Amino acid sequence: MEKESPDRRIQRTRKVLHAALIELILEKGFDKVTVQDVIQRANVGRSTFYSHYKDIEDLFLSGFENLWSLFEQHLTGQSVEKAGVWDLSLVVFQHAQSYTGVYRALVGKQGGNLMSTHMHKYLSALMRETLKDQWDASKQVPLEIVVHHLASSLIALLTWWVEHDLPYPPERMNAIFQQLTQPAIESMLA
Amino acid sequence: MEKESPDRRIQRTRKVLHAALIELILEKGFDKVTVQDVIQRANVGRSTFYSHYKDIEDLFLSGFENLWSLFEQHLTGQSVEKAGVWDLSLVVFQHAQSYTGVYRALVGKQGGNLMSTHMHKYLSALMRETLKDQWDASKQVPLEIVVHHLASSLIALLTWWVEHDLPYPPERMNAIFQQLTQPAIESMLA
Amino acid sequence: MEKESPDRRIQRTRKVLHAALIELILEKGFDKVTVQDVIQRANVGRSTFYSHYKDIEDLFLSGFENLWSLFEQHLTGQSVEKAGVWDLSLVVFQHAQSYTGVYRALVGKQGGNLMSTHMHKYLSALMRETLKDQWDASKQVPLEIVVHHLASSLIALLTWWVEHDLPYPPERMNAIFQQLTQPAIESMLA
Amino acid sequence: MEKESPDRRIQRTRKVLHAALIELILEKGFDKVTVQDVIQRANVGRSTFYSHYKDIEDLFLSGFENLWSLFEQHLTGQSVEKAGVWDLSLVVFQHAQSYTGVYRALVGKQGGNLMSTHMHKYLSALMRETLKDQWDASKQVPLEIVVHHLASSLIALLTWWVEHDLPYPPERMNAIFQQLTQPAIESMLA
DNA sequence: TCCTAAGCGAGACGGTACGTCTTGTCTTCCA
DNA sequence: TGGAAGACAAGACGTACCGTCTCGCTTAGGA
Repeated sequence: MEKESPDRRIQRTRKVLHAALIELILEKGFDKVTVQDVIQRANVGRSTFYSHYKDIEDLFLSGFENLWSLFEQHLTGQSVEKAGVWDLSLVVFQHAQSYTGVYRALVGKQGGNLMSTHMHKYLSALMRETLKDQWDASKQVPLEIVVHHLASSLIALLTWWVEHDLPYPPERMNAIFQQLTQPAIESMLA
Repeated sequence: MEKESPDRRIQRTRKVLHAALIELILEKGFDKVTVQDVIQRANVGRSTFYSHYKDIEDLFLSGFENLWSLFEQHLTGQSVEKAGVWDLSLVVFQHAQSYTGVYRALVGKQGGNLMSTHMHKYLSALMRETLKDQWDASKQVPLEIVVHHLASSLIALLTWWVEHDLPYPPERMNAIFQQLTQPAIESMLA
Repeated sequence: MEKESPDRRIQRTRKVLHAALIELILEKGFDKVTVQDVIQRANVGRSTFYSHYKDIEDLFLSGFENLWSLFEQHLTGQSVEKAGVWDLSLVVFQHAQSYTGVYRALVGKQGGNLMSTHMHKYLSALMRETLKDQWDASKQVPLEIVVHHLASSLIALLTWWVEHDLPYPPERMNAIFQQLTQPAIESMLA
Repeated sequence: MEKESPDRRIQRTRKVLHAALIELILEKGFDKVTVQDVIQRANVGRSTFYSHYKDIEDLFLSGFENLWSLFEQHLTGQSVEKAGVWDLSLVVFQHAQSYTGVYRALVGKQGGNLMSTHMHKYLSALMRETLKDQWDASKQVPLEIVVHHLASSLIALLTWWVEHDLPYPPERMNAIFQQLTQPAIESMLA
C-alpha cells in the first residue's frame, strides 16, 4: 500500500527544492545559484520547478515565509502579549540560534541581501506596533525613522553575529542591542 | 590644436561608461542592468568595455571609488583635523545632497546593495579611528560591534533619506542620526 | 492528431538548419557563412544549434554524409555488383544532376573545398576496390597514386561541370572522363 | 654607416611578414592563422600590416606571386622556347623541390586550398598555350576541359607528393604524370 | 643643419562572431 | 493527471579578431 496522496507529493517536491536551495546558497551564495543548479540538486524536472515557483527569488521568499511563520509561532508561544522592542529582539536572536544553518544561508552576503529587505519590512511592522502608542507627532524624530533605525540595527547586528559564527549567546547579543538602542529611545520618550 | 591624446580617449571612454551605468541603474536598478545595455547606451564596443573593466560590478565599484575619493576631499577640505563621528556623518549627508543623482543610483535597492557593502567598509574604518582612543577592552560592548552598528545605522538612515527624496536638509538628518546613536555611546563612555 | 514527437522535432530542426546552410552557401559561399547567419535564417536558437552540431563545419559534413548515403543507395540500387571505375563515375554525374542545387552549394569554391576533401576520401576507397585486384606491385605507377589521380580528376571534372551550369548531359561527361583517364589505365594494365 | 633607405625598410617589412606567415602556416595551417598572429610574430605594428596588405589573403597571394615569378624565371631560364606540357610539369616538380619549405606551407590542406586556385589559373593559361595550336574545335573533348583536367591533375599530384614528403625525385614524379595523362592526349590528337 | 615627410610600433576603439550558459515556455511520455 | 524529461527560442556572457584610427618616435633626403 503506502500510496502517496497528490498533496503529499507536492509538499515533498517543495521541500526538496527548499533544501536544495539552502545547500547551494551555503556552497556559493544566493547570487551564484541558478535554477539549473537547484533542479539538478533536487532531482526535479525543469517544468516542475516552474509549476511551483515563478523564479528562484520566489522559491527563496517562500522559504523565508516558512521561516518567518516559525518565528511568529515562537513569538506568540513564549512571550506575553504586549511585548516590547527588546523582547522581540531577544526572540529574533534565539530563533536565529535554533536555525543557525538556515540563517547562515539567508542572512547577509550569502543571502544576497534579499532576506534583509523582507525581514526589515516584517520587523518594522512589529516594532511600529510596540511603539506607536508611546509616540506622538511632536517628537523630534519621526516614528517612521525610529522604526527604520531599530529594524536596520537589529538586522545589522544579527548579520554580524551570524557571519562571525555566533560568538556570544543570544541573551548577550540582545543585551548589546539594548545598550546600543535603548538610551536614545528612552531619552526621546522622556 | 584640440588633439586627443590616448590617455584622454581612455578617460573619455570610462566617463561615458560610468554615465551610462548611472542612467541605466536609475531606470531599472543595478541587478537588471547588463553589460549589453551599458555598451549600447555608451556607444562603446564590447571588447573595449572588457579592456577597461572585468565585469559590470567592476565598473560599478570603480564609479564608487571615484565618488568616495570626492567624499574624502570634501572631508579633509572642510573639517578640523580631529573630527568626531557626527562631524563625519554630517559630511556624508552633505555630500549625498551634492550628488543626489549618483547617490540615488548607488544607494539602497537600486544599487543592488553593492555600494552599501563597500561604503560600510570605508566608513567603519574612519569611525574606528575616531573612537578607538576613547575605548578600552573593558567596555561591555566590543568596539568592533559599536563601529559596525554606527556604520550600518548611518547607511540605513542615508538610504531612507535618499529613497524618500531628501525630505529634510542634511543638518536635520545629521541631528536625527545623533539623537539615535549618541546617547548609547555617551552612556558607554561614562 | 498531428502531434509531434520529440524525435520528429529534432529531425525538423536539423532539416531547417541544413536547408538554411545550403541557401546561404549559394548566396555567399561557405567561407562567408557564419553560425549567426544560419540560426537566424533557420529561426533556431543559438544553443539549439550547438546542441546538434559542434560548429558550422560539423553541420556541413553532416549534410554531406546525408548526400553521400543517398549516393550509395543510388549506386547499389542500379548497377551490377562488380562495377568498374567508369560505371562509378557515371553514377556520380547522374547523382549530381539529380541534386543540382545541393551540389552547386557543396562542390568547388562555394563549398570551400571542404566537400572535395571528404568526397575524395570516399571515392578513393571505392576506386581502390575496383582496381586493386588488377594491379600488382610491379607496376611503374603505384596504385595509391593512380587512385589519387582518378579521384582528383573526377572531382575536378565534376566541379567544372557544376560551376559551368551542367552544359552537357551526365553521359557525355562520363564519356569525357573516360577518354581522359582510361587510355593511361589500359596501357598500364597491358 | 649602413643607412636604410625608405624603400629598403618597406622591403624588409614585407619580408618579415611573409616569413612570419610561412612559419605560422607550417605550424597550424593557413585557416588558423590570424592577422594578430602574423604581426606579433613579425614584430610589426597593426596599422603597418594594413598599410601593406588588404587582409591576410592578400599577404598570402603576394607571397604566391613572388613564388610564381621565381617559377617563371626558372621556366624561361632553362627550357627551350616552345616547351610541351610535360616539360612544363617537370619544371613544376623541380621548383617545388627547390622550395620545399614554402611549398609545404602553401600547397594542399595547410595552404587552405587558396594557392591551388591561383596556381590552377596560371598553369591552365600556360598549358592552353602549348596545346591550342594542335587542337581544333572538332575534337570530342573541348580544349577547355582538357586544360582544366591537366592542370588539376598536375596540382593533385604535386599536392600528394609534397604531403607525402617527396618520396620520389622530381623526374620520377614527372614520368608518372606523363604516364597518367599523355596516352589520352596522344589518342585524341591522333 | 635643420625640418619635414614617411615608415613604423603601439594600441584604443566600434564592431561582429564565437561557443557557453541560463532562462522560462512548451510538448511528450510515463506511472 | 501530475511530474520527469528535455527540446527549444531568446539573449547575455566573456573572448578573440577584425579593420580603422590616432598617436609619438625615428630617420631619410631636400631646403
